[in-house]
Amino acid sequence: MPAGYLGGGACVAPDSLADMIDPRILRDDPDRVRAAQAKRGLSTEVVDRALSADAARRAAIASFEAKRAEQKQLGKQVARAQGEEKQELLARTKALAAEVKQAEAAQAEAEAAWQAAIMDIPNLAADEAPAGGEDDFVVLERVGTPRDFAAEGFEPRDHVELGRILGAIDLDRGAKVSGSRFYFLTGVGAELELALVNLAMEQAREVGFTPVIAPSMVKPRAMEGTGFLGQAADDVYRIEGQDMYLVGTSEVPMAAYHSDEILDAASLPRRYAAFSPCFRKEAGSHGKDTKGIIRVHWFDKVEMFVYTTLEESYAEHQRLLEWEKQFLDKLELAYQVIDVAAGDLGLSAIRKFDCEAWIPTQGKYRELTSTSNCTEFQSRRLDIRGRFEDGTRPVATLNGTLCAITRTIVALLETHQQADGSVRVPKALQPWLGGREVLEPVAS
RNA sequence: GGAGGCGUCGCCUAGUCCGGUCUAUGGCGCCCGCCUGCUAAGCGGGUUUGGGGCUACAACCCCAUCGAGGGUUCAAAUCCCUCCGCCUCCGCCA
Repeated sequence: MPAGYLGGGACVAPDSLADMIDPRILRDDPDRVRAAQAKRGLSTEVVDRALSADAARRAAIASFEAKRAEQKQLGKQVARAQGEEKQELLARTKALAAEVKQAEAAQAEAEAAWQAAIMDIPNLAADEAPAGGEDDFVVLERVGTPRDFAAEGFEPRDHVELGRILGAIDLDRGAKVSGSRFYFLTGVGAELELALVNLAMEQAREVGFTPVIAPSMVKPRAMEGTGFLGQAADDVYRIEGQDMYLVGTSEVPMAAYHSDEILDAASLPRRYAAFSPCFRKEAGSHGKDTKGIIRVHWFDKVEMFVYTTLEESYAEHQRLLEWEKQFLDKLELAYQVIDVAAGDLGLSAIRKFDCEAWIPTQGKYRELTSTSNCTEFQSRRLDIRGRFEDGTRPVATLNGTLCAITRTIVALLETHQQADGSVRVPKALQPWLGGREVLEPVAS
């Protein structure tokens, strides 16, 4: 068992995942997988099915290979033979060819069955992940103190109102032009996005990330490989008649970035900070967060994406969390860090931490960033390996939000607003806003 | 969008017309060893990836892999079809 997170706790995981676990774990230690399945209340039947499929697969492979070797030998004799002898050999090898074809088909079928069986098995959630579903997260820490507007003697405005006063967010025209859950960022709103992107990129670059502008349209392979065409497919925009998708996060293009590649061990960890627009249908969230820009169909985001070793992934996960916190600290926001429960881990993560910022007018913490350790799940699917001294094997992938623009703007405006509707600019952001210390209301 | 060209085991490359001796050529790089005051050169060997067998997860043996997938054939890097990617020229545009 590889080294993992420190701490303890039972775990429960989602019941259907698109990626796949290490086949060797299944073969060498099926009881571990059975235990994991049972722990999360899932049937261990899939484990047995995968095991027998593996046996069938190997038998089929052996059978095919034997036939193929025989055919090869005969083929060589045919090439050398002449006249009558050749005719005789041809007759024999002709019959054999049919058998080879049959064995090959059987092998392909067994292989496919095995693939299907093993993909029914979810990634093994970290033991440390809290048990339960969406509401069973554990608060790891709280940073900063939510502002007490009552004590300050004024009623906080929500970000919609502030955005209007500052001329920063135009929701009416967003709806007119593109529909609900769309917006225009205008004036200081637009500047704020650019400032946040710059601040995020600067921070990332300082600690060695490679800045990336990633494509937000991808082919099915990238979508499948990251598990977004599985149960999350409802939330994904597909381009009509093009067999392409709009990504919901640059995790998708960044995971696919090194697909089918073998990375030199010395080049790990590879850290990328990718900027891209993100598109989400938000199907199934009707009526939720209908006001403002908390939940929108499109937003821009700077995402951290890391390729590293499985052994390093646990520490790297903590580092990603630290960088996320560091960014929120720069913005002087009050937030809490939660350890997401196993049942809410989503696709390929074995553990996930969210940073939730305090939203004054909602009186609660809302998710601003999220970081996941996907171990080797995605890289096995996308065929991303590392070349190590003892051979090649899949690398681990991790992702973490550095700055999701819209929600960050919401937290920023609401947290730093002043009684007159102006908004104080955190010191770290000032250089990127022409040195402005306060965003002033504009006359409309 | 139109017309051509190309895709070979890290990089470059031979082979493709006329299917079998291709168990894929050669060079570069890299690794190991030899030689050697040191270095360089030289010499010998190794160097795709995935899977299976056997096992000490060594050595070894086998199968697949010449952009991907089909087809023809006893036999495909080689012939046919489809797709993907790249390059050049033209058109159009940011």
